[in-house]
Amino acid sequence: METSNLKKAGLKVTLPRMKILEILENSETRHLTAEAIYRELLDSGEEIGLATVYRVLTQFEAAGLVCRLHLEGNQAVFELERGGHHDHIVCNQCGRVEEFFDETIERRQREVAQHHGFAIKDHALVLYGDCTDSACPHRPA
Amino acid sequence: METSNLKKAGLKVTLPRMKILEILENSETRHLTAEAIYRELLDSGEEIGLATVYRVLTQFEAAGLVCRLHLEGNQAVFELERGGHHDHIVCNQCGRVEEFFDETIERRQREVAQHHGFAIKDHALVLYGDCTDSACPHRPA
DNA sequence: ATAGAAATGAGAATCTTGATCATCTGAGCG
DNA sequence: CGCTCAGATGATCAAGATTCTCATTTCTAT
Repeated sequence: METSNLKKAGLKVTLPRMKILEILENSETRHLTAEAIYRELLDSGEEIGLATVYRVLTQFEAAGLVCRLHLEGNQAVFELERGGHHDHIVCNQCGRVEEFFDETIERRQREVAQHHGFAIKDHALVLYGDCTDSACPHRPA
Repeated sequence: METSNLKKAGLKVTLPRMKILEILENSETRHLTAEAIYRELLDSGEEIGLATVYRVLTQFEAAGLVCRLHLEGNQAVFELERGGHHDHIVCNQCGRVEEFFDETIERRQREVAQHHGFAIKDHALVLYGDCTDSACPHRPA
């Protein structure tokens, strides 16, 4: 049960929070904007406010349940934290997001930071390109 | 003269554009928000609108004269494009920005992208940490 | 100098996200 | 099982960043 995650985070188990967690777990894209979650909830017949979605997502982020990513600048996307850190590749054409993890890059980042006198705490790495995958519809969402 | 850059970019040579270029060239931090440029212009006695600053910076970006960076999320910063590509380290404490370039990271990025079926066009890499430099005032701007 | 196209400035508009506050809901207790 | 109250919600408002609109002004070419 995910409710244990909520309790562990000191968050009361409420309907909106469970529904939002559910959507994050069942989403195919795994990277959703607050608005997308909001619309999905409305479509499911839930009566929820957009402010609640933002509030809950911010709390989830603080609790380490989700990550907030700025993949294209204006609208943040949220993804369920499933343990492993990873970075992202975004297709300029269709907006598809792939995840990757590269130990060499991670290591070099730490080395570079150290070399510049920084104790690295976090990083944001996003690659942008055209996915040559035949599944790419080659038109933006 | 920088005016040649403007002409080459197909942009009319106007006072606001030259002043903005000047500020970007003479700034010590090399990473300025639109508002910072705007305020500096006002302080110099120029009569300029904030909208013009944003407009001009966007045009400069399209012309390849400046880069727009999202170092901390809410406000974009602009830096003069001086040829070499580089990435950034930001101090969580004092906000200081350092630039770096690491060929290993660049290469691995291309390899990772190719491996995932992407033709990489661009990337954004920002490291966040605490700068142990004694020059760091250890308090946010 | 002049005309026409492009650029500017002021403010309105938009978009995303956070704040406010009255109302409602969930967890513990009798 | 119903009660109570802290905490959560929803509607609206608000803030911050950036873009749009449009009347006026400024370059560039003639």
